[in-house]
Amino acid sequence: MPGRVTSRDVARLAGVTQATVSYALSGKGSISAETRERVKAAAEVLGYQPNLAARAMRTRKTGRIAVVMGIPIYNPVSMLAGAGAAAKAEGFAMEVHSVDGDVNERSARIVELAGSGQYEAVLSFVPTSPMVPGAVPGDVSFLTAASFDEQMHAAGELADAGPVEALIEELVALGHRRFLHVAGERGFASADGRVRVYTSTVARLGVESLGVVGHAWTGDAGADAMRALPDDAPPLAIIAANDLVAIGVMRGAAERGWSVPGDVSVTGWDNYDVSPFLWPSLTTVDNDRAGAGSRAMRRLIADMRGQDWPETEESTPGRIIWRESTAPPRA
Amino acid sequence: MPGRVTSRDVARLAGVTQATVSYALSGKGSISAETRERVKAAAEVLGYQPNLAARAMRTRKTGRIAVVMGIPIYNPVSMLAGAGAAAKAEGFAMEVHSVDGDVNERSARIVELAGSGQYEAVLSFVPTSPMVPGAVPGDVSFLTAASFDEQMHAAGELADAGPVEALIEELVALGHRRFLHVAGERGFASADGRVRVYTSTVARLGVESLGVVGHAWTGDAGADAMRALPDDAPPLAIIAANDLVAIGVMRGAAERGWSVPGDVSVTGWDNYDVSPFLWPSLTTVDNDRAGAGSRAMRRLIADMRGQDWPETEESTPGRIIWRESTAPPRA
DNA sequence: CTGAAAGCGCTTACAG
DNA sequence: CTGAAAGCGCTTACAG
Repeated sequence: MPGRVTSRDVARLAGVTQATVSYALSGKGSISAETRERVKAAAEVLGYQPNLAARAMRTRKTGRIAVVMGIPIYNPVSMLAGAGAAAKAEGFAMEVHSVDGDVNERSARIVELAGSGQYEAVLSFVPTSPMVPGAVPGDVSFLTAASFDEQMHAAGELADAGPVEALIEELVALGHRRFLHVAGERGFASADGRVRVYTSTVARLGVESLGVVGHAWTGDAGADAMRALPDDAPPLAIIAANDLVAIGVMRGAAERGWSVPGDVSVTGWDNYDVSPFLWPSLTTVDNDRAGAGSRAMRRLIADMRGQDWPETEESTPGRIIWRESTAPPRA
Repeated sequence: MPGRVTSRDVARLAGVTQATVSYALSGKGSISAETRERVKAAAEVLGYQPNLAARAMRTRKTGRIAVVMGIPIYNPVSMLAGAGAAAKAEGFAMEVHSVDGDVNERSARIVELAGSGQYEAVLSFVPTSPMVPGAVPGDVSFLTAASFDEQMHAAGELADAGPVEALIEELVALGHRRFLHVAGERGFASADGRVRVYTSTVARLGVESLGVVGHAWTGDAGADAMRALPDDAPPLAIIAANDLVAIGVMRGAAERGWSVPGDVSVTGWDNYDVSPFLWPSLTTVDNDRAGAGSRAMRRLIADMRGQDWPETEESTPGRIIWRESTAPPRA
């Protein structure tokens, strides 16, 4: 266990004092070029790495941001990648924590993180209790990205109701008159939002709805929804809560002997990597998760610096990707 | 920005010294019950939270472990969940970092992390250069989990060759005599390992192989492999590098008018959440990723404590899940 | 241009 | 049973 090399060791080797090492390496003080070179060489020789914890204690700036996310059901990486890139661009290191439990447990954990003295800011990708901002230490910035719900399903910004409305309108234009919504789990902002928009849109357009079923983010929910349908349900257009549910729907339809999209049109959400390769390929909604993550991070950093939020670049709502699973109903 | 409350503030309110606060709260010294209660009450009133960075500096124990992972192609969460649970059970907080780049860039980043003074140990889920252990500070434990390759594909422990051999043997038992392997990207331990075992197994069993193609972890690789096949290729059994590739294979087969599993049997790897719901559902290899993550973490912690590795519980190799995509070749 | 000193918030021997 | 003191490794006024 070789003792870790400190700025004192560098100072000794360079024949200067610890303060000079600090100034020379940071480029802050007024240090002669000759001394600076000598210090740098000594640091190089010893393989000196400043202790960030010590620096953090003295400067009270850790240069670190904690990111909190829920237990993800599917790949949330693109959003983290966006946030991480934004943080890095601004000189912050981002660390990811996972939190579980209900909103109160999660909120308590976030307050604990914020108070640990290890972070300058906390960005939450899960919904938090309204008392969190007040409970977070005053010198720690805090922001909840409203774009994601408890399991990293797109919500808020990303769950923009638009796509559901647009999906139904386009399917109606294709000739569909009968719909079914296989929803995600109740209580999730994304699921609830889509249910709301589905309900209002079918009512507004005056088309038939066989109801809202499922209420689970599973393939079984989709398959079961098909099994429960009457034989004369088709022609039918089904809005599934996400691609996994939609794939369950397609399987359930196949079991019933219904063809997709001949008898049943199906749409998903989230554009899984497998979705373009399904047979038929799956119409879905693609969200700019990386963009949302990046935006959230940049807003947080602006807060930290007391700046205004950056120009609100358009938060592109879900973009619909039309594929083979949707078509005009068979005559 | 309310000043953060420190142990000194608690001491003042409780009418004791800072040292007594530390002893009272940690339960370490010999403190009278009455004083302890008074200190605890004061801490409670002030909402005192110890500064972990300061504690870390003094004790030289951060209680934190950095986990490094590659940019994942598919959901790696189950493995992190296993590692995180094991860390938590031993009283460590785990933080996740993502690293990118080639083996040298990754290794440099890991050495940097290990030297940051913020972690007691580093667990890498990506392959690292052999010089990393020597470059890591002596008081930081380091372990590479050999179970995962650069993009979190199961490798090493998880990539156990067994399943490929078992898949082929069982397919031969079903009557298959002609095989094709759509491999993952060259240079990935998991991909290369499966190619090796595929090649040797078809040779050993004396069955025909149409070759090893693809060499990419994409759906297109699977679909393209089908498009390139001669019309008389079926009956054929296809070992795909993972479920995404297999789904591409199934689509490619459908485009050719070949039925699965009637004309073509298909196997994947990783048991995607959608795979049981495909039509036909996909035969695949399911790895105990959470278990592998947990094992790696417990080994690392044993290293940190100078203990022997825990009983090597069986590292269950991939478990084959037979589903509808595999069947005897059509007569 | 460089050195001596203080202090970030904690824990831990050491006195008493 | 509790207090006074040192020190983890760094940075930053302040002298000189």
